[in-house]
Amino acid sequence: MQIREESSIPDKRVQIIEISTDLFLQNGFSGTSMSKIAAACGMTKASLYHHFAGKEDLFVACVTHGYSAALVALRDIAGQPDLRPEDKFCAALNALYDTTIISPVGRMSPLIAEVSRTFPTVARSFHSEYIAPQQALLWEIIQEGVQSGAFRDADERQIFHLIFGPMVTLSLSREMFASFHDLDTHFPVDQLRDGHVDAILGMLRVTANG
Amino acid sequence: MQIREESSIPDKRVQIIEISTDLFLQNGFSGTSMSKIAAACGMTKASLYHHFAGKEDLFVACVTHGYSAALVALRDIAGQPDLRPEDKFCAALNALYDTTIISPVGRMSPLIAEVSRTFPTVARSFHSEYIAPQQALLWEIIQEGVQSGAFRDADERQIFHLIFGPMVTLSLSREMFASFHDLDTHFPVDQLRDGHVDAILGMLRVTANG
DNA sequence: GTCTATACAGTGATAGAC
DNA sequence: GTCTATCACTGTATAGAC
Repeated sequence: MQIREESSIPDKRVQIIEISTDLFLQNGFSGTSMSKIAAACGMTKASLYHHFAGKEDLFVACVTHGYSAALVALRDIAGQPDLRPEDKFCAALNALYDTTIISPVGRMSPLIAEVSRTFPTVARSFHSEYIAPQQALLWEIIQEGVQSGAFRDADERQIFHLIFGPMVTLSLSREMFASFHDLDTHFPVDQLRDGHVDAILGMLRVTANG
Repeated sequence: MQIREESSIPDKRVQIIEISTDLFLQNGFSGTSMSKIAAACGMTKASLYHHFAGKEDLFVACVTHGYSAALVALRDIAGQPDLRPEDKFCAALNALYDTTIISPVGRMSPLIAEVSRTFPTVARSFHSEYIAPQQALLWEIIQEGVQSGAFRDADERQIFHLIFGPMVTLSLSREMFASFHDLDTHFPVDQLRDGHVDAILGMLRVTANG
């Protein structure tokens, strides 16, 4: 007996989505043809078009498919009742680094920038269904810290600028310079992340003279 | 009598480069065909191919064309002898924001990410001829501050992560969500930049208890 | 659902006359 | 340097048999 996800997506659709997500990430949107996707899925183009109305439709499916998975981790952390606000915030930042740099959705930012001119719908959906909920959850966690007296009050957009900026750029850089043999020397994720989290905490913590 | 730039690039080449840069920024690399470029330049494809060996060649020319212009401002600031280190640093960050968000080179990051898999040469050139010199100049300015006692010593990669991260992401976001009618409300450049510069200064300044 | 076969527009690029 | 004409190819997408 197969266990189904709550969303009733046929298995074959999911399979196609995961394979084509890999191809999109490797070769970009325009660099990935429906022929290549069909071949990688072990079927013909005509069969592929039976499952998805077109290339845009397939791409949107790839992007949206990752939303829930990427938000789950953050939701779990936000829901922990026994974590101190500062620890919860750190856990949230680490989770965000993971999704931004490792998970397909996070790594898809350059792709979405690529297609956003042709398909503005993709960008709108990406923002309203992924970016906005992510920021809402993080803001909730920050506000808990403010109310408990651990964090100072900060401007929302400003703090997001400083939090998401480095991690998104790190993801972009690693995609952009993926051909570098010394990628991890130029862009050491763990080290940069830890320093970044420390810096943000230093800014948010209530100091004696604050 | 025509005044020539020091680089002896024919005027027509420059004209083509500037027109096609606009098109690349508007429609991406794959979304911009040689036919469209030729038409926008008021010539045929064959004539266009007389000036550039191919599409990749033209794209590389577009990217490299912006290098010098974008680095000039930073070089000027670094060369000012009568500026206090902290003021020089602020001026440099403001100049970097301008080039990253306004100038074509800065806005081309998503494009370079798009083509980097197909043409790794582009990414390498972008890094060695633009990113690296930019960071070298900025690091020089920071070191002046350290030697004068105004700044504390900081890890190079770490501080670049925090400096370039937000401004590159802001540029990427503005390209990605260019279709938003309230773009400047979501991503107010001046405000985010000022807050960011303040935050970086707060981290670099030597404090009493440091 | 999957296949073969195909339509048809568009791509990057070239040959050769002027 | 610019043109017309054309190349070989790939792109997305569809029709219709099985």
